[in-house]
Amino acid sequence: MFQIDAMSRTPMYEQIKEQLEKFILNGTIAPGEQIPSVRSLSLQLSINPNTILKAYSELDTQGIIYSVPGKGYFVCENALDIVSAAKYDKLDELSAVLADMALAGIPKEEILQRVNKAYTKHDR
Amino acid sequence: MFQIDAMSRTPMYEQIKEQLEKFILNGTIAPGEQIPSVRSLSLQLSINPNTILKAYSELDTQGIIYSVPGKGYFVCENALDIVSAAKYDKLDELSAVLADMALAGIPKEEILQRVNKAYTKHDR
DNA sequence: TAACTGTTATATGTCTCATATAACACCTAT
DNA sequence: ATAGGTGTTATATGAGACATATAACAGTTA
Repeated sequence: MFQIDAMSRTPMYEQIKEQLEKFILNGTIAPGEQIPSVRSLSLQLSINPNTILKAYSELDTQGIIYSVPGKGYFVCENALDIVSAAKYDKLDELSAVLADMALAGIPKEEILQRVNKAYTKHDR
Repeated sequence: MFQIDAMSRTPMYEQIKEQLEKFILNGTIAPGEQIPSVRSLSLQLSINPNTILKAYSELDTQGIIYSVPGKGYFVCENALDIVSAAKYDKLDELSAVLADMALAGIPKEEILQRVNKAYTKHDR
């Protein structure tokens, strides 16, 4: 399920967060469902438990998952809304990137093609 | 001219690289022109010379600027092409971001608006 | 010669990321 | 009640990136 690249420039705990958020968005994990325990995911990925815990703790703080001591971690009911809202917050970053690309002379058509491609993958 | 945010998560030397590339793209600095010396920029920004040198060295390796010992650093003649090409390489990243936003339910119209905005700022 | 320029080198400090390890408390099924 | 899973907290350690401090050497130019 999870796949971590230890050589990546983005920290492992960030990769875990991103992947879990993606699983929530695409329905791989539903609200209320339990996610892999700190120790089991630690073993599965050959990663230190503290690294998993760091990812889970931050997701907990964001209100995306919650912990039940002795039982495990579960996806919050409103997790989808929170993750979506976080993506909205990145729109300004997107605008900055687009401005850069426009300045670099990348054709608008090239961008529009990519937008269309991204938005046709779910219309079915 | 240059403005560095020491508190930013992106390293100072990266910020310098990005800003210089932007200055080249928008014509603030033309090919063949001399850029601030390592020491002068170091003083101006209150940053260690080695940090400036790291940024310049990497831009040198990329073929965007070149050094003349005893004289200074200058912008390469084909700098514009190289910087543009680098932006093209980031198109796949853009596609990934767009896919994320589509998955998060951000309306396509919202994206298209931003694309249009980015591409109308230079059509005059 | 003086005052710039790039170049190279070493040492130091700080922070983030990740690991190693341990201990404690809670829950649940046997 | 015990065993084995769970979360929780804590400390120590190591590696690497980033930035600083400092120095010395060489080339260019007025």
